[in-house]
Amino acid sequence: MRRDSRLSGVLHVLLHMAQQPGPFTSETLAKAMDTNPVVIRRIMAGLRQLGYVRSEKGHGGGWTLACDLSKVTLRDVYAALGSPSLLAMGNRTEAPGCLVEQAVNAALDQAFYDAEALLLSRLGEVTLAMLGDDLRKRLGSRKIHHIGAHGA
Amino acid sequence: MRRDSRLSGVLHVLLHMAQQPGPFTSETLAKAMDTNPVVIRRIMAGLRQLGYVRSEKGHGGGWTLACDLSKVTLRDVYAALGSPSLLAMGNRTEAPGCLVEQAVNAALDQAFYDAEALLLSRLGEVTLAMLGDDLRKRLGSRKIHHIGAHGA
DNA sequence: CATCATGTAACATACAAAGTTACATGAGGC
DNA sequence: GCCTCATGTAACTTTGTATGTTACATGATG
Repeated sequence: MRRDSRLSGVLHVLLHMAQQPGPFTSETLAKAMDTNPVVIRRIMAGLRQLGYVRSEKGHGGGWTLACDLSKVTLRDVYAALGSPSLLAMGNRTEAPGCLVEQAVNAALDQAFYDAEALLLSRLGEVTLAMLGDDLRKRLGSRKIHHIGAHGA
Repeated sequence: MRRDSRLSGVLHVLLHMAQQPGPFTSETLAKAMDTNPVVIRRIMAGLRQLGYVRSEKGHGGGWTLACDLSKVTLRDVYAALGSPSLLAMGNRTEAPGCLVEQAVNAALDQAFYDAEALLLSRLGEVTLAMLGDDLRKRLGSRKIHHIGAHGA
């Protein structure tokens, strides 16, 4: 099944924004993500509503981080996307009359629920600040590659 | 994202088959699952290859269970479907050059991997026989509703 | 008031599961 | 032998959702 990459995408954007100051236009971010500005605005909309980022119109406008990165977890970001379903598999029927199906659902639901809970828990343990720290380690002595730095 | 219900579906079929003897035609099973015979054949193909079921052509033909239900786990059935991806989310890029993306992927991969492992482990703990026992409990004093029992 | 940037609707594309049609293959029953 | 039944499979259609694109309204800046 095709996999939803919005969480991956929006984290990428946020982490890039954390590396340098100043507002970023949707177009700049879109170039860095190799996608379309409208897609950026779409996935950022939920973050704005929760106050994690701000957006300004007009000259000098764009997106700005507006939160304490050490207080926002990957789970928060996931929630900002509208908490899309985490699992690629589900029950054929949610409230079946058939007892056979009920037995099947009960078994699968248990496993599914546990896996979802674990995943959410793991996402809740990682803050954006921790991601930033990890990135800095990876950068090592290397110079940070600021987005939009090479003209274009 | 739309959820893959093949595992749920094939378990439903297997559990129905465990409730009564004799071969079942794809059409009979399809009626019980409210779907198409070809869909049944499709999801049963993997199970046949692994020897969990057999199929016979011609008069009196159809599908038959061919395994020890206490030895086959939900994980085995999942594998028989070709081990489709379990998670609805994934990384935007698998082997990115961008260090930012690498940092994001590393964090997400960890969480994703743990959740998948837990789910597989849970599925591996449940056998088809256990599902059957649970079903019998649910049936209680009620009479089993054999598929195809009401004419039609 | 011209330009820039977001906000959003509307439409197009890509892709996988699910459903359908068509026909080949092979196993009885007569 | 031949008809019928049932699987096996390819090809096509439908559907749902993420993604991509176009178009235009809104508002801020110089």
